[in-house]
Amino acid sequence: MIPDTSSKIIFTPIKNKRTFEEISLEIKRLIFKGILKPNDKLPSEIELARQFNVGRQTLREALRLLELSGFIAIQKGSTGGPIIEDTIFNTISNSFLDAFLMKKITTEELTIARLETEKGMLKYVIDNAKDSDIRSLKENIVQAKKHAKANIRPFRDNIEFHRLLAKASKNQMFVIMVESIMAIVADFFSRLEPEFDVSKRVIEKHEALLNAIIRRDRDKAMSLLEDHILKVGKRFQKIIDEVRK
Amino acid sequence: MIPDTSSKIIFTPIKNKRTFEEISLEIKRLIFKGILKPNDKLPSEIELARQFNVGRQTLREALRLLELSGFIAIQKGSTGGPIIEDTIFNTISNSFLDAFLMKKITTEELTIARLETEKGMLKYVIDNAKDSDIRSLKENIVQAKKHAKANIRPFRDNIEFHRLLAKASKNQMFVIMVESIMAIVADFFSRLEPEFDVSKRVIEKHEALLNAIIRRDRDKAMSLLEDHILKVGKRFQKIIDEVRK
DNA sequence: TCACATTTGTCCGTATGTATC
DNA sequence: AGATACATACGGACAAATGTG
Repeated sequence: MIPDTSSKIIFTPIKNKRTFEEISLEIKRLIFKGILKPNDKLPSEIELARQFNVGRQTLREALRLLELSGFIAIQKGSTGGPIIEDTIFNTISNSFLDAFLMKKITTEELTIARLETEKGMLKYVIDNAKDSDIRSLKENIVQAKKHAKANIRPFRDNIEFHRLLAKASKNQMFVIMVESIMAIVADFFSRLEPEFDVSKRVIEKHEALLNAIIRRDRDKAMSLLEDHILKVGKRFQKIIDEVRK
Repeated sequence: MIPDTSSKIIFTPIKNKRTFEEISLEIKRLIFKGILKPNDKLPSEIELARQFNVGRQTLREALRLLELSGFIAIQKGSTGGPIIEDTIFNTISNSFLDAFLMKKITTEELTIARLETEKGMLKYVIDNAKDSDIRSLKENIVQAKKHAKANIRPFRDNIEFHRLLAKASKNQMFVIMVESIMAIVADFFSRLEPEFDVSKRVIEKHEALLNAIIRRDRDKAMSLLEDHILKVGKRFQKIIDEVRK
């Protein structure tokens, strides 16, 4: 009898995904369940292909997905092979940078989002920062000053300052949001010619902000942060405009 | 003469990356430069492999990277092949979901980040929303009510409401941030048994919020939004606790 | 409806590069 | 330095999907 395709019984497809996608998902599930943990070593490509009963190429494509998604790293050499690793946050910030490079995000949009994100985060920093966080932030400023004195542009230290702030909020969502925003900012400043650099002046702003945080002066910290981010944003915009001229 | 490795001339490595990574980057650059645009059709795998002078396996691994990063889509069949496509935002929200499933982000952290992000976004919504945005939001509420009456859980409409809000802020960073957060929320509610569902009550909250936005009543809108997100967050937490018991 | 061409998906065999012991 | 075990890469082959005449 011919199947009645008009009936309400709908057959679900036996196989939705490509083989390499299924393998990738299978390994991801083992990680989600906690059966596979960071630093666990996976069998070699050949052995994995044998166990999943697939060809080498198929298995390699599955590894590519897992690698790019931040679930595994691959080491070459005799004791090498795939290792469970957690670099998802890295993956996310790379994608944000891609989006910026594709001009899907403008500098104005970035500055506004940065402003609101860091402002929203700041009260949690003031409430939740441990002594160790404060120490890290102080140490960051010392380092930045040292670099500035040695005529090394301290923009990497200055970017790290905001990462440390996010960490002190004790909220991983803020960590990844700030990480993503700063990945774009870092990419921008790393391409910058030294004469455009203003990162020395930034250190003082960071120091003032940190002192307000230590005093738990929420209003002062908020206005310092807002002023600082908007200034950097304007500088950002100005440089882009000049380059485009 | 033996090369003086102690000299200051440092040879940069000829090849940093694996071949498939270089190919992926090369195609990405063409996209960044605007030479390749969405809907442009790329040559077939075999032709691309020929042009890059690599094997097909290597080229396929490059395509996997581009596909997962949201730069291309691949269609099978006679007129198929790789097509330039822009689904980067999709890629990012998938990674956030991965991070949540790996328990790198807790429900409390998600709720707090959601609260601060949407609050920070709200003033831009009030300032920048066009009539068309308001119409979309109104239409969303009509749809949600229709679904609720037909006994179809309107949680997808309710999630869409927040996406529409982000769109009305006219800031792509907010769009992707809210998209990422709501991807996690959507995943959560889609697994939920119907008896736990509260999405009918949510519609009223959305309606009140929308009215405050239309009236440009910033304070009222802000407090309605805060109240709504915190309630959903508590519900979220409660269900997770019950499941874990 | 059917046969055909094109393209992706998959497998296999082989060779080379590379890190470790 | 040599052996070993692994990833990287190439080329050929066939299966499966898909649009076209």
